[in-house]
Amino acid sequence: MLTIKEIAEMAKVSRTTVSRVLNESGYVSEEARKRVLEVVEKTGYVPSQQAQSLRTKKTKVIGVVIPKLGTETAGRIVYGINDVLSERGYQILLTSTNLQTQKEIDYLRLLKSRQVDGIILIATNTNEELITEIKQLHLPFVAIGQDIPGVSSVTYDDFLAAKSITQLLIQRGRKSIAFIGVDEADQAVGLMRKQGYMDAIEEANLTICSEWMTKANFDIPSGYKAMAKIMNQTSESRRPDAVFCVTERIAIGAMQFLKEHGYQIPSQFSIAGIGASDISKYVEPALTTMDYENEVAGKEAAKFLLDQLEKNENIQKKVILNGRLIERNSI
Amino acid sequence: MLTIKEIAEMAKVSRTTVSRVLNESGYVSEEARKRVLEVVEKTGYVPSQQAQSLRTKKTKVIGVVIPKLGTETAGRIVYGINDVLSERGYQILLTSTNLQTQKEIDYLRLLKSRQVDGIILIATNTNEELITEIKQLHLPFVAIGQDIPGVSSVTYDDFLAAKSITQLLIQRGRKSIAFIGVDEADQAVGLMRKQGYMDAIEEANLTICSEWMTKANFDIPSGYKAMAKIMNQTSESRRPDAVFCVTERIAIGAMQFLKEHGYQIPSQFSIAGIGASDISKYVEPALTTMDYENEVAGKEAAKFLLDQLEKNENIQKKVILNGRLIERNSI
DNA sequence: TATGATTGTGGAATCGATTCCACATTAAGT
DNA sequence: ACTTAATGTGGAATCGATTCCACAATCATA
Repeated sequence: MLTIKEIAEMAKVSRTTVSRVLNESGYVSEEARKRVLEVVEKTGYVPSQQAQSLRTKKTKVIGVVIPKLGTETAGRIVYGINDVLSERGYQILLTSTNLQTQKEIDYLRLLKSRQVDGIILIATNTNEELITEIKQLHLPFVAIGQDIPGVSSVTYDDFLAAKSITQLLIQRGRKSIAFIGVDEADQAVGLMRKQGYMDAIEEANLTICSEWMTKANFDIPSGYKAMAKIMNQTSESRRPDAVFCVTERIAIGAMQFLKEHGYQIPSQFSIAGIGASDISKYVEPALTTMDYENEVAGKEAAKFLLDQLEKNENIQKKVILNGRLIERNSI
Repeated sequence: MLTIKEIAEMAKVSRTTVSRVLNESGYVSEEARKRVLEVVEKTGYVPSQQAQSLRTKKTKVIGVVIPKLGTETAGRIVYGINDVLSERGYQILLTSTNLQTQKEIDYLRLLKSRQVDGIILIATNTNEELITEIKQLHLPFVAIGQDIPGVSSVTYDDFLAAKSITQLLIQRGRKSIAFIGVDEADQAVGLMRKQGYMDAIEEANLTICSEWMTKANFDIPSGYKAMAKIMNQTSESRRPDAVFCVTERIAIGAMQFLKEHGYQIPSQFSIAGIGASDISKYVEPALTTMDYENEVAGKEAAKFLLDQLEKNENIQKKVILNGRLIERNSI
């Protein structure tokens, strides 16, 4: 590997001058600049990031913590982040907690010790410990998906999304709308979406049967099970005629159950979810859902982070993204 | 940020001794060791990775180049890689070429300049330039998905997968089997899968109509278009009664077209693909396909890389993973 | 008791960049 | 012509670790 010293010797200047040319700082004569650039060109010299970082305290690396690799949502967010970051010469150091909440904190520390310039966390909760940890990192920080007090964040309007989609169901004449949610430690998905649902129901003066409300995790089979529970627990006369699921995958699981048990969708039963990866478009019937533009969220988060980084202000920004309603055949 | 110097002062030893304790190298008295550990514990000191790397030339970071972020396949591979790597204290530096072949080389260089300890490339081609570039990186390297001469790789048996699934179609009584492939610059997906298909057809003494063979890219709409082309170009009497698509998403696009145009699947027309993310299970009818265990591929690749790294041998290993046939309702 | 091996510690060089400061040269202003 | 200012250049310190080498102390062996 070539070093700046060797380049300096070859161009017959000092290391200082080479550095000046490369960083466009200080005065350098046209003469010297040309010689240096020539040598750099010819040798393909690239400065060692190690050494640079050690000196400048900047690594041009952003740590990203995601809950689970291998899902389309995560992929899209990271895609958006990468899109903005790579253009400005930043790299992504990726970690995945695999849905283990407690690992979030570990990884934040790890990333700090790796001297990342900033961190983007795709958050799944708003625990006190987590917030404390974030505070004492003293690093530019952006959260996606959850509104964390005191830090910049990009969130979705989960309340509104849930409310709108529930209202759509009501508008289509459904009166008994079941609900499949997730754990409420997840503020955004668990709590806000539930509240949106409730709000729509109440405004329309509909009633909710407690048996109609269940919980699932984030995967398809758990949606299936939750739907089964709802239908099996209620006597025939009191069964719902629609279900709102807080995520797309839960909805697909629920749909699977309904189809297998002879319910006609949408003539007899309506189903709607939130989230729009490809899968929701190609199930039969295609799922009515709310599209969160994950790429956009990723991009916004990256921009916020760069703002903090480069303007060096301790600015806190919050963006709330709205979903796009996608009406398809499941209602 | 604390430095080793400060720790040394606090523990009343030299920096050398602190380093020895932390790296378990050289002689250190029980006395001194204890003092150092105490201070480290109390202060929460973590050595600067920057400085360490500069000195030791090891970063504990592995560069990963993937063709496209945001797909389930990519996600799963990265998941597998991360699983193995994180356990051994390695981190992933992620880059995505967004399907621009020429960017692959750029990123390989970039990663090298970042001093990564090794690189895993999810390859989409076997260009001469790419191979040359890989050679002159002089870095531990593993390719996934394409067999690249001279480097370790984890590949799938694309020929066999394509052949088996085509044979299955034949076995079910289909005689006119169309084919939707991709560009043959992609050895694995473009070429090998095509050959597998051809081989099965020939062995069964079936004929192929040239209008039945088309190309798509990797997305769903292109599958739709390719299928449309096949059906529109052939007169009614010579239309195929089945199609083999080289990827799952192409198959889903093709299926979409067929459904929209009134073909009954599977009674009238069969369809099969390769690749098994969730989506293929929930389309209607569920897609018969070949499952490539992407997580396993990622894990194997990571293991190979660590072998090269830690045993420091210039070993070249090749693994060919077999697919798992998943029979569902589309044939 | 002298000699050599083992154990323990620190000084100082090193990795490859950036940057402060001192100094030299040239141009401009009066 | 003579101070100022602007322009160019390099020496050397610095970032925070690791590691070679020299040296000291202790212990075992002949």
